[in-house]
Amino acid sequence: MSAATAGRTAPSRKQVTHERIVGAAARAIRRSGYDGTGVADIMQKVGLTHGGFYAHFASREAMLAEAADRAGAESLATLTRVAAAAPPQEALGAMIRAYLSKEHVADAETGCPVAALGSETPRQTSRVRRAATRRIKEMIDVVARYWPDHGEPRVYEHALVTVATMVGTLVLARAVDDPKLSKALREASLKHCDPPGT
Amino acid sequence: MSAATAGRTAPSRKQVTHERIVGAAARAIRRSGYDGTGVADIMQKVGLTHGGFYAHFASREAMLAEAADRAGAESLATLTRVAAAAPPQEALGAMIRAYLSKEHVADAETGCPVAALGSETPRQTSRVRRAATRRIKEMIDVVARYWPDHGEPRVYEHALVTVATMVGTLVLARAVDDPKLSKALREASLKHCDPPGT
DNA sequence: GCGCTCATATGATGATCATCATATATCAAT
DNA sequence: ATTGATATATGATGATCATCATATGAGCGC
Repeated sequence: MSAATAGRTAPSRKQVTHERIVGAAARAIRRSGYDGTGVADIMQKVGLTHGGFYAHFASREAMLAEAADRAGAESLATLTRVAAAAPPQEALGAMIRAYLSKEHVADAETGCPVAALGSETPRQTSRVRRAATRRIKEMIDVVARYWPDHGEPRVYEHALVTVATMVGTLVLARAVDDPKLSKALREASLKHCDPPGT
Repeated sequence: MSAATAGRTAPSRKQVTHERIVGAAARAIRRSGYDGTGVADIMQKVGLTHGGFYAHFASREAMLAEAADRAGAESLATLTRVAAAAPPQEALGAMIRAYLSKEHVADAETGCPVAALGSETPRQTSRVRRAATRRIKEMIDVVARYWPDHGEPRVYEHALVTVATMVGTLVLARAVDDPKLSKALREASLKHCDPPGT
């Protein structure tokens, strides 16, 4: 009876479908928000019908929690990939430039879930908030790890502020109706967080 | 027939009710989000039933736009009141301390709508986004007006970054599950935006 | 090739929601 | 007090949604 529970041998068909649903949901929540994401939408995007959903998740809420965690993992992976691809001195700057890029503003669906869902997060279930908290800590750690002058004692504090500025700038740059203001926000924060003379 | 249209003499009963609905909605959206705010909820909070709603608004969306603007106006008024109450040298610091206070983190319902609704705003109607953009510009202007050392040429850029950091910090401090991290975020940003030696 | 098992589909249920048509109640002016 | 106008209540409609019970179908071991 515990074959499925212990199953770590090969991914069964069901597990593959489960992962595809989570992947679609991870995009859907960043595009439409938690409240705007329905069970039927996601199943349709995966190419299935809504009925089979509850063979994969105990509830819609359980799926949202998995989707939030997946979105965070994807975004973290993108950040670390960008940092690893740059020369060590440039790693932090490269991360910030990618985060504050025009492309990231335009594409919330595959971008940072903290910026895409941040203001909705306080209203979510404890499972969603737990996942969000863990990913946010990881994001702070990534920034701290690549901080230049690692001798400085307040690296962690700098990382906290830098992450807050990055998230706030992206939220504002997306919320605003005025492309000029959106660009000014990105560029001002970029110059502030990653001064050219580094 | 244009008596109601031109009516700037005395607020009719209908206008009073309209204002009360908008006020309740301005709180509701910050507490429950745009998607989480229903017509019946708001009418009930005002002490009315849902049916009469469409005598006051053309649609739910029209009400959300008015509510977003009202929320922004209230928040701006709070900020300027705090700044005006402090000695001129301390005005900016007082604003930032109030914005990043524990109380503001705990009470989204009457606080800054940019932090409470920022990540939902890109999905809203153009009327909501227009109102949000205007209020964000006003917020930036308030910070710039109270910036110390007004001779500096990049006051506006500093204000952009400061507002982004304030919003991002509040969003993160609310999203996070961990009170210690929430406090660390507030205090790090506070120290960064308003260094004690001013 | 056959039957069994499990993943997915069909369809139903009850709840919630925005919107509107119509009925009732309240207030101002007389 | 009575009438007329207008604000609010009642109730209905159609749509959408999460959830679940049951039916179908595909793939696997024999």
